[in-house]
Amino acid sequence: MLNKKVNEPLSDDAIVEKFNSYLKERGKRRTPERYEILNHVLAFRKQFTVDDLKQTMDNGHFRVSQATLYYTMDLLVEADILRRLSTGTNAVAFERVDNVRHIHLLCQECGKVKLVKDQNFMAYMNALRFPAFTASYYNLTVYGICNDCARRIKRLQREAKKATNQ
Amino acid sequence: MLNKKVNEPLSDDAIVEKFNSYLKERGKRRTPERYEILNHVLAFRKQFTVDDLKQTMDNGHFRVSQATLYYTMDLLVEADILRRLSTGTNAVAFERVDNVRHIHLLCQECGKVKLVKDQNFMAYMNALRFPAFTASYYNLTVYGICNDCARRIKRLQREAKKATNQ
DNA sequence: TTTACTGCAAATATTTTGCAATATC
DNA sequence: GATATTGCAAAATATTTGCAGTAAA
Repeated sequence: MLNKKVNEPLSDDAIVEKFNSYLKERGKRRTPERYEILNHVLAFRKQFTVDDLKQTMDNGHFRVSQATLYYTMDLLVEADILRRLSTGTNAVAFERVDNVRHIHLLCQECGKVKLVKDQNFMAYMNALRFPAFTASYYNLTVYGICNDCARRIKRLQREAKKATNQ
Repeated sequence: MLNKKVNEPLSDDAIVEKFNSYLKERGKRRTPERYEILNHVLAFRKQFTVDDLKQTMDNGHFRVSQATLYYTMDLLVEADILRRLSTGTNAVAFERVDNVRHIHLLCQECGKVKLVKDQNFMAYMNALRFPAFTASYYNLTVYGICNDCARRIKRLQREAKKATNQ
């Protein structure tokens, strides 16, 4: 059964509180690094890589070691705040778990991801059950091409044809 | 608009032919390595990594260099035969483009992926349209836990509790 | 014969790990 | 004070690249 909470995205504050509880319950320490990382993570609207995160933290003048970043990502995944995924590049990407409420439109040309909502789809997924499997989240990624890239490619093709004819 | 062909998975032979045409059209060479790689690729029912592929090829006693493997994966993706994706680990995974006809059930404990069919979902997706975006494929991954793992975890918890009480 | 392709080895990129110093509880 | 956590640097893993030899067209 899909967890009800998935369908009600938490506020940033609630997520911080969730992390708080997670750390307490497991006897893990609540260090400034962890909360600073979480703050920066929550500022991302879309998926991001560890490298993206590192850069925004450096810009914010809060230096954290690579090792800590990676370790904290594990915690955030385990705490059910982030989910690991990928855009098909080398680096693993992360996104907030509650992004599942959106359909991901991934342009295969420019790599950009657009998030769109579809209430019918959400309702459909919430009702869906599977044999011998308990679902908690889902991710629907649609691969294709965005209009900007489609236009650009058409233009390039026209120009290439022109050049050949001359 | 979702490409009609997506809904009619090609036979292995047809895919080889598709690769053939792709290579010819682009003036690329039809080398034994490329066809041998494609044959091994088609033997995978589910997603696989370059490393998986390398191992099965080594087992099949057909040695291909790493560089060639990676390069050929690019070709197969470009030829619209494979799609890049990820199970959330470091290595990029690939799967046949026509696997989109299935819902992916990914167990977050053991990492295994089960493919299930859902005709309603397929019909729904085929009708779906997006603003400023032309879709060609989609991937629905459901994250959760398979019954085997769920049972194993419950058992471990019971045993842990017992041990504490004693 | 031309040049795309392959394999090798080295270079990059990404992530993980061992360990000493530090900070939380 | 005990020990989980951090940062550093090195190791491990994954992927890309330069180049010389080979083979497809």
